Amino acid sequence: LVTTSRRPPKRRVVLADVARLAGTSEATASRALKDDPRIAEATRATVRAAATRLGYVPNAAARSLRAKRTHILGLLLDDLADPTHGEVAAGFESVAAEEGYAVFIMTGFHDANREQRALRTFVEHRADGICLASCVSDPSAVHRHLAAERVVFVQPDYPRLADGAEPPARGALRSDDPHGIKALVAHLVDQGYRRMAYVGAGATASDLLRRAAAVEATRESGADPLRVHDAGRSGWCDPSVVARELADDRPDAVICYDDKLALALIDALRDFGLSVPADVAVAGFDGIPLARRAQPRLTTIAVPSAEIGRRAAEMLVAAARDGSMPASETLPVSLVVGETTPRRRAIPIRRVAPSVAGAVGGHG
Amino acid sequence: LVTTSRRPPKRRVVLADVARLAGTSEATASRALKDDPRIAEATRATVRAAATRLGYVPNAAARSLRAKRTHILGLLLDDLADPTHGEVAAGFESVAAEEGYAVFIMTGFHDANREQRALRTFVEHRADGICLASCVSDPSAVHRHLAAERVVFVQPDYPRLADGAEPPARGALRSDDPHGIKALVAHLVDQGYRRMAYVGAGATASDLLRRAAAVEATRESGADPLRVHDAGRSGWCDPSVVARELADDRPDAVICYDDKLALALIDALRDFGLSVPADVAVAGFDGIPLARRAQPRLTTIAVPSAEIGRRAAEMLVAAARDGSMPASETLPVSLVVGETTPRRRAIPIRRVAPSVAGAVGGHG
DNA sequence: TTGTATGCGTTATCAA
DNA sequence: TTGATAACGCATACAA
Repeated sequence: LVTTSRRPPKRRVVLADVARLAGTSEATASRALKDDPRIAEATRATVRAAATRLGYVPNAAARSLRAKRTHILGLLLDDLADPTHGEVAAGFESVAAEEGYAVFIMTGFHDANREQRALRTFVEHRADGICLASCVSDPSAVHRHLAAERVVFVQPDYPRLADGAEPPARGALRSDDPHGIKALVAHLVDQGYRRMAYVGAGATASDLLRRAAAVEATRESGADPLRVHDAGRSGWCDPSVVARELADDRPDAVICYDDKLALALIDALRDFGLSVPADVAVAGFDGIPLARRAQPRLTTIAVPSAEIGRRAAEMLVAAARDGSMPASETLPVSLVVGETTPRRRAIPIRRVAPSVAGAVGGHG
Repeated sequence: LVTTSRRPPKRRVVLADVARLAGTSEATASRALKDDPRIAEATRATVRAAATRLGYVPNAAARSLRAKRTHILGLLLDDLADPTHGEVAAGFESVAAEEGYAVFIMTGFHDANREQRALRTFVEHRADGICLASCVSDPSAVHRHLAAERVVFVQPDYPRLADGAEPPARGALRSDDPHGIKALVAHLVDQGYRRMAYVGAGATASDLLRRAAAVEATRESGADPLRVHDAGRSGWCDPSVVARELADDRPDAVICYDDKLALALIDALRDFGLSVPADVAVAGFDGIPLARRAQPRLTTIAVPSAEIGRRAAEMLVAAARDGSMPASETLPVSLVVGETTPRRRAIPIRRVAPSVAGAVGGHG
């Protein structure tokens, strides 16, 4: 006698089933499950037991529809495979999860159309809050579809920003890149470097801002005028063109837009017979984990990416709670001195102990 | 005369508004917007115009509730800040977006409780499909709450797997790690190494599988018995303890559980006066971008993480469409020869040109 | 402390 | 080709 244990078409358990088993009304069951204080302890226990027994899992769609709160946050970022963005995402998700929010993550790849589609998705799902990281869409355009209390811009990268436009007074979150660049230039000058170059990555807003800061800092420091190069947009690109330019008109120190570019550049420079730091110093920006694992260790500006992600989520949760978006913030960055920017003319040492400078910058 | 442009309490535009403006019923409007073939071209145009004019964005919750399809996928992974997981996530999200699915991403950190909470969230939102990457929960446990047609296990890491349990016949996606390890050992032997060590990372299932493969491969190759060490779980940990062990009983080649560990270990070995590859060869696993940027370039086994993420999403989409989960797959990995495993006793060369070996392994 | 009734915004079923 | 109407599963205002 074999019973074919074919699963019955197992209709999903709904609240009504729980209520029936518990011998209460749906309303009571609903309240009991969310710890409404005006439900008797005994009733609550009965309902909970019934729910557990039936394996009841509430339907978020139905709840959202009725409650007009989704407990969903949307996160738009450039590229999940990028270390910096990964950290932002990790921090964001972590806080969101603690606060009981689920997170939709979508990628924009610096493409306005993709960003539009992502926003549309977030809006369709009526996300309670949305974080736009490194997005190229203008805040004013975004706010045409989204209330300001629901959006946080993280490291916004829309073109107007490069032209001096101010980021929004509330709901913007940035790292203090100019301060970081200044600290870096000061460090380089201090180490004896005079002929510096900046290598950008595609002339995005953040690139232009860092570049401008570098131009200003070198000028103020009395060093030679900054030479400016550009390696193009792509992340782990091959900056051999720039490497050649640098080999031809050799600076003694190179400031790169970010760590990825710096590491790739160090690699490319070898092909032109230039060794770092013996022949030329190099510094990056971001402070990705690889930077301090690289050989030689990369001097860089550490950006608190995970903290930025966390803070963004906190702001959205607060805004959802209070109905008003917290004021914009600028987080401090810190200079991390590695082995790629040793004291000029020093005898090449096999290994310089790395050290971390104190935090610089920040408006707090 | 100043008009206070205070925004009206702007009630959300709903389908009824569109229908009214278009002069049709809600049903017609709904159909027109989703290109139902039996709607007249003229009507469709009118409705679309009305929708655009009003800035109508459908409510996903309402749609899901009624249609019993959410177009949501859930992705559970260990850590968004980890390069490998980031790539999986990127691939997954990319396919999902193309197919019109939004993705919930949650992190588990190898913690069964966190995984449970994530699953619960996915189920509450009635995700059409769920991808569990590197999860430690047993498939049988997962399937108590989730139909098998909705779940894909990626690089599952539940304890039973280490004890020889087979992964599920459908809905499992793995890389062919044993094959990769074998290719690596063959390469090492070929380069003249005999005394090899394996450094694990916390004795997870995947760690144990790689270790077992290494033990077997060394034995079959006639090399000395494999020495086994363990550096513990954490990602970018400081493996100084293992470095000391290795310095005391020096092997000539070290196979690391993954690239992160390998890079950290190379770093730590320097503190014990061991230089890579002059004093000892080191190989990693995963093929993270940093591996080929590292100095010296790391020999590793490249795992197609992004492809795995893509495939996982494809399987879930297919399963949602067809109602049945595709068969499990094992993706091939490939040996990437870097500079950390040069031919033994060769004169130390400043730079060995890197090369990529053809793909090895794979059951397809 | 609990129950009743209604509606959230959409799609599917049935008629017309 | 279109329209009326009934769910979908839950939470809340109101009543008891």
